[in-house]
Amino acid sequence: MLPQLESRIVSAVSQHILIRYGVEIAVALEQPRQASFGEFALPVAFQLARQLKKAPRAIADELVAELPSIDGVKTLEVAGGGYINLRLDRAALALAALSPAPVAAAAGDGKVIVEHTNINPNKAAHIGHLRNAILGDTFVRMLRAGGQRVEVQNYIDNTGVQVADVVVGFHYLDKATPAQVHALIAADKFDYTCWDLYAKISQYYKDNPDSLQWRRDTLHAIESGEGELAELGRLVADAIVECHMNTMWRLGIQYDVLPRESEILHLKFWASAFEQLKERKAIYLETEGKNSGCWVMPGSAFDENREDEDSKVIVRSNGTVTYVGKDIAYQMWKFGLLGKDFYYQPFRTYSDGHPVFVSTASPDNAAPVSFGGGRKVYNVIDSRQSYLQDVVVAGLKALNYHEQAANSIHFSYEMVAMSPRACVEMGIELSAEDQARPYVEVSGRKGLGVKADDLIDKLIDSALAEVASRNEDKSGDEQFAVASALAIGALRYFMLKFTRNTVIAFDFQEALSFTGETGPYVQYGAVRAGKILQKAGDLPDFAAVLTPAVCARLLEEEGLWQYVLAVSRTDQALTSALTAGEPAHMARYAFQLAQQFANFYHDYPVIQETDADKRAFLLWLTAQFRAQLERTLGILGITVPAFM
RNA sequence: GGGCGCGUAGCUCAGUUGGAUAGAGCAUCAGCCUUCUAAGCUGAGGGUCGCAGGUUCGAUCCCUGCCGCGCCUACCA
Repeated sequence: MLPQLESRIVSAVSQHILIRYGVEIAVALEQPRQASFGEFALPVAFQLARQLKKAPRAIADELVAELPSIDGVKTLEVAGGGYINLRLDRAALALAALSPAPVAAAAGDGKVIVEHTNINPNKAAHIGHLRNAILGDTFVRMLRAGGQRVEVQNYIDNTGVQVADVVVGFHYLDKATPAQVHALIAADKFDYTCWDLYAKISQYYKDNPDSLQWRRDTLHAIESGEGELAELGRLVADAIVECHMNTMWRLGIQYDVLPRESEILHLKFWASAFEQLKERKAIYLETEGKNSGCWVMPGSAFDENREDEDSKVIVRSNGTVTYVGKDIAYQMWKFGLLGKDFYYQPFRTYSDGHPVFVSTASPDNAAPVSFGGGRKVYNVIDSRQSYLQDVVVAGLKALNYHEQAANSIHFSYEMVAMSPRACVEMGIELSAEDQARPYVEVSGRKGLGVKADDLIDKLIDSALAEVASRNEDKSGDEQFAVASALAIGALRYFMLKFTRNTVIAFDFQEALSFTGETGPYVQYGAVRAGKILQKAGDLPDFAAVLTPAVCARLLEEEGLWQYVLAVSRTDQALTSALTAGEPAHMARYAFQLAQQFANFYHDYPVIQETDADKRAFLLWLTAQFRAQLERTLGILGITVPAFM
């Protein structure tokens, strides 16, 4: 209800200023620093002061005297050097909240595609991947809460170097046959097996540079799709994708479609893109210098500060296409600009019934579904790849797809690194140089990092100990369910509380914490609100009991009014978090709302309240807190446990 | 060298298109459980918003320079 009121205020004020002063300005509406100043503040007099050459205070006085009354606003007053503070009609706002909110109209203008996770299918997921997936999944939930139609893609690079390296490890180092790898897959934690093998082969390459020929041979075999190496490649990639999907589903993260690189190759997506790029002269065949024989994109196309000679290779001199080239083709497909589509097969159905599809190269038995063709595309990729993302967008621009280029958004975030202390705790030896750093980069090649499943397990263990000691009467299954919910709440909140361009220096103590600004703190609020409602028994008919007169009387109490205001701000928080593209803002709102509830819980014994009207009002407020906490947590992908 | 980002309390971080007394969590110290769950609440101490200029009625925020740190700058993905 607050957003409607806000836009009413803004339009009324800007209209008045236009008529009165003949000036058109963007009216800003702020939240005053102190609650006692009112609910909203207009700094508009400061904005006008320069144009009108008049003291801000005088303008504010005029405005307050002359502004027409606005529905829902009770008083206007001048404060400070020229602020106009607004006080709302309290009962009106509360009553508006009492009646069911109008359903937000769905934005019917096309599909938004969010691509996230994108883990190389060659080893277990680690904390860096968790940040990507949690950020992406939360942003998807935010978009959907805002009424957008969203398609979630998880790109699988199943033919790349990283998969090849693990295949090399199995084939050349371990001399493993496909049958033996099959057995390893059937055994437990294949992704952990590959984690170690990947570190082993990376070290082996270092010690024996000649062995890099194995990688080249394997890559070639995987690309051709023939022979034992290719079979091993398929086995490894498919099995690891299963592992990743399981890990992510533990955190409530789902996908709609898994487009795979192997199909981009087999269905010749690149050939179509290549034709378009050549035709539009977006790339050219270099004839001299170090890139002679390559198809390159001139540097000036993706970075105006670059020289043209500082170009990016798209097709190598041996005729193979680089990753960026394939990415341009893939990005074109996302917008429906390629004139081609994958075929699809069901990959799995989540326990809640949601299906996810995987791309295939063959029309045989293809599922009657289609993906891609989005209006707007968000690529959740860490900031280290911004250079490559720029090249992809430049490709679209060079092809004259300016609208799509503008709608290609690199949803970037900084990496998750390890604090030196976390490294020590894991028994990882650090150089003196690394010890002095604020953080150490996670490295799959070195096997340095915290595996996602290990962290989740650790969190569940630690939550379970706490849950069990507090709830000895509950069954083991019930305790485990709650501990899982808390572990996920802690993990997701931890990954979301930092803004995107902050490097997270992972620290066990912080990540394992359940107190202070954490997911469980917010969950605790929701659980306690639920407990009050449960203990209260049958709830009164709020709409009947809470008349305008009753609301007006009770809301004279400043404290109660602030709580009503607090629970009314969810939409506002969602809108601003979406505008800023910062899931961290949504997380922060969740925490603030929970803090408000903790204060309310402390200040107002709801059940014991003897004034019947007030008791009903407090119960209603409690229900509002519970609903808004649950909804906000839902947007963060965090559930409310049955008890704590 | 160039590009991007960061520098705010002892630590980890927020800070809403420039606005009122710069906030939170952790840590420290002092209090609050016979009351809807203390995973909580209250209070205290703790700040030259990296440094120096500039723009402005007003700068943590915008501009310039400097210092420090990180990432990127592959015919790897």
